[in-house]
Amino acid sequence: MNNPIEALNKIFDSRIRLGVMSILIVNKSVSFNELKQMLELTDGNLASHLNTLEQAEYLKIQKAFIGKKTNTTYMITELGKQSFKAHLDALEKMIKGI
Amino acid sequence: MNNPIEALNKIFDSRIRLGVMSILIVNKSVSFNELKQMLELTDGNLASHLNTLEQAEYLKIQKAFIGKKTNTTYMITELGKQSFKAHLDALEKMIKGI
DNA sequence: TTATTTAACTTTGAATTACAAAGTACTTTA
DNA sequence: TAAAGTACTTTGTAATTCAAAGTTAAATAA
Repeated sequence: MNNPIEALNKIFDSRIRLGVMSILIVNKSVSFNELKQMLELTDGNLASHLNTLEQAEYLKIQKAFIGKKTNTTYMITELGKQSFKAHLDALEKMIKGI
Repeated sequence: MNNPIEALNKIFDSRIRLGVMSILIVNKSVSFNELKQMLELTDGNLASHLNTLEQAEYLKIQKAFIGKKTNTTYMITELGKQSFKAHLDALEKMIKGI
């Protein structure tokens, strides 16, 4: 009698944010440009989704230099990892009708 | 090098539509009111999501009488089943980084 | 018989979200 | 010096979501 969709995380309603998370869960650290190329997004669109994820503290940003060129990389946080896994679990349970 | 989110179905970006599909994939036929109660939605909200799913031909509607009372039930179509499974497969592949 | 209730919508309107495109600041390479 | 790359931010439009109210038709209660 309990609502199956309640345990699903609203933040992961988006294909793009799911994509970012699943890239970051297997790769320690990924750059803005790599994400942009992998997901085939415009700068603005990617930046805004990354921002949503960062607001939620699901990922953290690291600004560094490669030589003298700035390079921004994104990494998943512990909370992000947990939330993403919880979402996937909820999804699986829902689908299997548990 | 191919975009992992490409295979995800935009229609299933919504928690509610995922919920409807996962209910209908295990239950032959479910009534409007049962869905409404299970998912805790308002009439209008449920109706509009069901409409989106019906437009996509992922589910079909059956209007019948229980006694003299009308009863609308929803069933998944073959296309709906395939599309939902394809989406879940794509999700799984994406997550596992295949 | 009149009123209320239930089912299953549709319509309306507001709020949120998504997105492309353009702009920005800074750096590097030609 | 000019063009191009990185990583954004801003702007504006379009699409989406949702609650609330309205609708139609039948059922039941007063």
